[in-house]
Amino acid sequence: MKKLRRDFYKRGILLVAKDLLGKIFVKEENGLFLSGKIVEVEAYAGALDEASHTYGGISTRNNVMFREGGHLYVYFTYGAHYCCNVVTGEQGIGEGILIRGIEPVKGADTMAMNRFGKSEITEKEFRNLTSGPGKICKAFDITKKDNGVDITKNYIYILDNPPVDEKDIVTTKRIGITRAVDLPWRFYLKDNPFISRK
DNA sequence: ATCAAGATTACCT
DNA sequence: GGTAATCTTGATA
Repeated sequence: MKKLRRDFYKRGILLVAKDLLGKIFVKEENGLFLSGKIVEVEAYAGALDEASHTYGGISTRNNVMFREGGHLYVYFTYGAHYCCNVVTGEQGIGEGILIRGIEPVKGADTMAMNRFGKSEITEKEFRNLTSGPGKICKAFDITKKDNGVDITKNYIYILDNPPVDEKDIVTTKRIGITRAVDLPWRFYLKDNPFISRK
């Protein structure tokens, strides 16, 4: 499997969002190798999308989202949680994809340490490891220090994988937002146990 | 300087 | 199913 290149991320956001399903998110640090299959995402477009952080223009918080596709935008919310996004499109557009659900592939014991402080976990805790945006960042130890990382050339990247079958992709409205709630920009893999909510 | 809101999660009944 | 926890950012003064 090869790392996804800049061209992958610089296409239209909805296309990239769907194509990210089934790909392998990876973080290598201090000899640790953590990876997981992306099973749930949401698209946040720029000027046209009231729910996006970039609606209303560039700021110190969201400036990473205005870079060209292939960067990581990490933000802190509710005083407790980090969430990570993949920036897409050309520089200056301000759009990105929130990663909401991941199925652990490698390093599940390390993720368990990061999430629960122990490497031995129950079946129930395993399904709860990375089934949500805040949980993913906790499990992968992604914080504001990772904000702005170029994911085409660094320790965080995404590996290519064969496209998933179109009929296994479920499209719904986005979750946890108060504006532009009707846009059908959430995509997830049907029947996957690591979806944040039904 | 002060304040309200938030792309969530964990724990309660 | 409801809600407290917790802090950074951006708006208003």
